[in-house]
Amino acid sequence: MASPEPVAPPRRSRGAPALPATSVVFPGDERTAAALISAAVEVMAVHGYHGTSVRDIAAAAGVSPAVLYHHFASKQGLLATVLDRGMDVLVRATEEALYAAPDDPAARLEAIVGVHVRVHLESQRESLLGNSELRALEAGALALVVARRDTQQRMFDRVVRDGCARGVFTTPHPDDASRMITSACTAVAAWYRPGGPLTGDEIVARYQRVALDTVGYAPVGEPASGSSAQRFGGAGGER
Amino acid sequence: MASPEPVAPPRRSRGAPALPATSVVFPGDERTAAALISAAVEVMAVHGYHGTSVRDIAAAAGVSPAVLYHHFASKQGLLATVLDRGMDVLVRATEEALYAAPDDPAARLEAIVGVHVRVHLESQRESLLGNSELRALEAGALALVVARRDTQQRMFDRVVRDGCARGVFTTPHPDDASRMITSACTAVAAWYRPGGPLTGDEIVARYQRVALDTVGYAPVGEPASGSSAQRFGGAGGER
DNA sequence: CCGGGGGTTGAACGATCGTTCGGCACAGGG
DNA sequence: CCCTGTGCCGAACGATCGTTCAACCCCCGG
Repeated sequence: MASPEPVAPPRRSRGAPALPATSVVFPGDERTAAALISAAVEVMAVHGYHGTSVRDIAAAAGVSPAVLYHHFASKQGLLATVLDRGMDVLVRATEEALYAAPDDPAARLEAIVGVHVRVHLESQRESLLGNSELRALEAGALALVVARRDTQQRMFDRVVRDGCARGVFTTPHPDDASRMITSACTAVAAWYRPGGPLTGDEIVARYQRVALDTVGYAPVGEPASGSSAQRFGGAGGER
Repeated sequence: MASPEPVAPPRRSRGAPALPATSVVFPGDERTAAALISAAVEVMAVHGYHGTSVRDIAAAAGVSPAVLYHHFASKQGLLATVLDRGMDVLVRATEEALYAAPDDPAARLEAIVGVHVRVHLESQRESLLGNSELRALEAGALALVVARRDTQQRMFDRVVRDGCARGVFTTPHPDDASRMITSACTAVAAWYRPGGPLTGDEIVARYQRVALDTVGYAPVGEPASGSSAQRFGGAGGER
């Protein structure tokens, strides 16, 4: 690999290693640490943790392999940082969406489904990593990430159960429907390709809509004849 | 790792390496090849392809590392065999279920959801491998497996679209609902633990039920008041 | 001007990786 | 009886792995 660059000498002007900007890079991070995190997400999402070497990550970040150990305890520590931050971003975004949503089961479900799908669309590589490389985490870091994942699932469970208790959702299996929704939304990161026929907004809207069907959404006050389809889709040409 | 065995000398009585019996082990397989396949599924499902060494697989199969190369071209070839067979089992089972099902969208959807969930429950490790280690496959073998996966998805798409065309399913987004269903059913392999509170049959039944809600199942002939819930659940105490 | 220190480097460590190879054990046909 | 072939083994190959280390560069306070 590492082919010679045809133009522009590899001279690095010091302290500007590579392109940052990922959802797991936080504003307070040092430049090189941010570049390493970003590079790790990029490369590990493709080849996996064990399929990616420290040299691969360092090369993608534009630094020497040894630099990694000045910013992280180990390759494992870098993975732990990425996964922990990724789950943190997801949970926080979901919490905020839930907090801002009105006291209505359908609106709440739409809110958290929207956030969940959007995060998995926009932070696709981080999500992919978080879903496939948990097994590469050592016990301590794994417990932290799993705890956050449970928190995320619990938020969905609560919304669906509440909707059922109020009679707005009619599914006889709230917890299973809830898990099926999160599973389906999480899987978006596995198939979505940025150049596809649907925009992110369209995908989000569709998943929100189908998720409401999944929980058996039946608006209160109206017994609703036929199906619940009429209550939806005021605007927009569906296809 | 290779700790000395305290009792029972490692003497092998030739030609009886280890315990076989996995869904990707076929009847015509030689004993040692079967043991290697079975061991590969077991170990790789836990640590991933790159996280598993040839020595790990050989040890789990009770043979020497060199034996692997008498039955497979390489470690990569062994993975290709496992994944290819796994997808083949899934697609064939779904095809047969579809063939045996009556000409009714709801019954067909129940049939293929049932098979899909059951395969992912009973062949959990193979499924886990197939969902997370496609990236470790080289181009040729990958194309084969991806083609089979597309076939599987197409069967779901066709059933859902047909149900919509007949007015039995009311979802405005058949393809998205279809993909959400397969995603959710596939994810079963990621969370199911054999000792859990629900039996496999119960999980299958619940997923069938929720899947029908997901596509907006509204039985024909009856405009159905309230929700579709009444049409279901004749027997069995739901919870 | 000088001195110090954090960030970076190339080189090297032992360990383990996938793979190969020569030879051994043993069943079956002459 | 021997001879052949098949399946298995231990040992070893070079490559690459994660990690360490001493030296270096360059910015910054004095």
